[in-house]
Amino acid sequence: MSAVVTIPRLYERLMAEYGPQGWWPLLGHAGTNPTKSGAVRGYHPGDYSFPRTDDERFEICVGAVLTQNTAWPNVERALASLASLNALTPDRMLDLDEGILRQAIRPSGYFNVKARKLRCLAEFCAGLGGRVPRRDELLAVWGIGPETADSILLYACKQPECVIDAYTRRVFAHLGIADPAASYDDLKALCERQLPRDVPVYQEFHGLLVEHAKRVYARKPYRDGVVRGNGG
DNA sequence: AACCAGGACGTGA
DNA sequence: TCACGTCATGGT
Repeated sequence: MSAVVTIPRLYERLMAEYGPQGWWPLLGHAGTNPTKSGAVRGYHPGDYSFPRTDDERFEICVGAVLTQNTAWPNVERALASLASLNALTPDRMLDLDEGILRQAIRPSGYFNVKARKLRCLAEFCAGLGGRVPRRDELLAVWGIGPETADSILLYACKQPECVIDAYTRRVFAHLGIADPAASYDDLKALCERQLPRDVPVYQEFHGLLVEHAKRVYARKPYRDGVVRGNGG
């Protein structure tokens, strides 16, 4: 079914409005983007050369797990804590005492399950030997679902996989682009069919949707059924 | 002071 | 398949 706003037009509009978002944020790039909503830093707008090292790739994978149903500032604390323990490599993370790991990631919430997830992730990454994982391999890892897998593929591995999240659903629903009840895979296929198959485009699209949703749909006026602002 | 955040898993129908 | 409970800290 045709929507009033197509996905490519939405992309162009958001890009014109907000500019490059520079996802995925990395520790070590604090202060690069003071214009973003919220106090979070670590983004690198316009620079698509990241990640540059195995450590940065693994940091993104860890962040993708830690941010599950969790606000990013909390994830940053956990990542910084892991970094101070020098635990942001698969081997070093596996060497960590389980209790230490749990305490380190505590600020990100769900620390018991996430500690287990991180161990599974680290074990998987250690066994990859630098190879780019397939999506089905990632999905087979305990703790990695569709969104986390696609985040890892798109941002850590630079594979052309669209990421769908709660914000994506909200924006699509309110613009009449898609039924919010549609399955993850259907929405993903829709995006990948309509956008040019380009990694930076997929990366920006996701970042832009989150930024837009945070500004426009995040609270009450939206929840009460009134779309605030001109966003539409 | 509720409400919710860049989900995934286990379970029961 | 699909709805629902669970996991938990910190910001607003």
